Amino acid sequence: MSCERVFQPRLEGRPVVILSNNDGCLISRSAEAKALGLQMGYPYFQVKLLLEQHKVAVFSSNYALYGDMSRRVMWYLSQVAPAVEIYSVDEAFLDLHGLERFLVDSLDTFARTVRANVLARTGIPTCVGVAPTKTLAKLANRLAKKSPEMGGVCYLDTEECRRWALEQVAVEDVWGIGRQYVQKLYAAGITTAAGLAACSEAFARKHLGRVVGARLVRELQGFPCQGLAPSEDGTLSRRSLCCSRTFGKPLTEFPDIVGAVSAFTSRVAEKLRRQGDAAHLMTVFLSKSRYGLEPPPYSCSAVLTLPVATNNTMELVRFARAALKRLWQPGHRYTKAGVIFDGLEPAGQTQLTLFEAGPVSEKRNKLMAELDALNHRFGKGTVKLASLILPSGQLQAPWEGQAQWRTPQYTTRLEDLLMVG
DNA sequence: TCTGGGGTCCTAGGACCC
DNA sequence: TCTGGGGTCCTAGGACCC
Repeated sequence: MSCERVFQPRLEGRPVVILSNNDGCLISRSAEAKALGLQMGYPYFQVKLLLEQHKVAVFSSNYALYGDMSRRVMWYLSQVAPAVEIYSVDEAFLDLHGLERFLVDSLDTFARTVRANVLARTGIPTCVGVAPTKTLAKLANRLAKKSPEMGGVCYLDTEECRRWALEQVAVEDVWGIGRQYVQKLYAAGITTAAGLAACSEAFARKHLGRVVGARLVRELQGFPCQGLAPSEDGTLSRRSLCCSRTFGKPLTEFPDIVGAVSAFTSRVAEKLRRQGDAAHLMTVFLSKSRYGLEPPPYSCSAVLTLPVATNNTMELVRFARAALKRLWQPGHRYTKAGVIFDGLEPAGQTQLTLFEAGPVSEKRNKLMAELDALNHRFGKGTVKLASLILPSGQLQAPWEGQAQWRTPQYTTRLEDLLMVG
């Protein structure tokens, strides 16, 4: 939502919502939209009338824009802190250990400067929580977000401060406490973060997921249990990669679904090569609507252990197609499909057998490198598998969905550059 | 009836996160 | 009619190894 406001300042002060893929659900909301009672994850069609009544600005999601804006923010953060862990598209942990010695002012002032600079350089408003542990930093960040008088920064520097903060936050808003745990905590009479911080290790182990729960409680008490995992050169490297989509409309025909799964596989293969990995485990899944009259199971999946870890699009698409053959059944209305790669390892690590090594695989790697280079230079999809090319006259693949209100790729597409004046 | 001790790898499932 | 798309970590159990 903030990204859209940067390029459309007239949205300032107005209720704005961003929709998920296929214009399905609300996934980002301005403060004004939240005030109208619009909740995260609501299906769009259920709140359509409310949105119209209150003249809420509605946008399809524009991941190219959000990803690029995120990259800019993260790059700046990596310049000001000794180590940065990119936690998600819109969150990062900064390691401030030892930084105070080099500062003229306090960490509080430092945080305010960083925040002001992020805003000045990218237009993105942020909040900062500073504390001895990740869990407390998240909690502090939440307080900063909820209390405008704090000016976007909350620094838990003293024991009194920490205790006060724990009293302010409901237990369901603590990082790591989800739906299931909240019920158990309420049943035990624990309703605030302070209550949680005071519970015994035995209780935490028993009811909050063993070691995870024990760590959570310790972190609330101010003892770090989670180190920072620095994101090297400002990028996120993942242990598993996935691409899945809900189709624009239910699909029944095998060729349509193979087309979708091939496209998804191509995308994940690109991600795989970008982070320099190869996968040796692939899961393909196929889902049906869980909202209609049909009974479960709603989803089926096939797991393939690949003979050799690979990141080659053509090989992976072949495997995906084989997996899909085992899953697809005629007469079913499929609404979603996806591909997941696990068991990632640095590309080229696996010892190839005498027969697999050599000129053939060398050539294939080169081909993928060329493909990535061309797509990087001339734009996504410039070079792709022939099977992904649409028949002439067809603008959209059958699986592609709605994106009725997509804004331009202001920062990543030359044709979409904002014109001023 | 008794029948070790130490590992690894894989899978499924459950909880959580943004 | 229309209901998102990514991830993480942990645990338990089974197969298999020496």
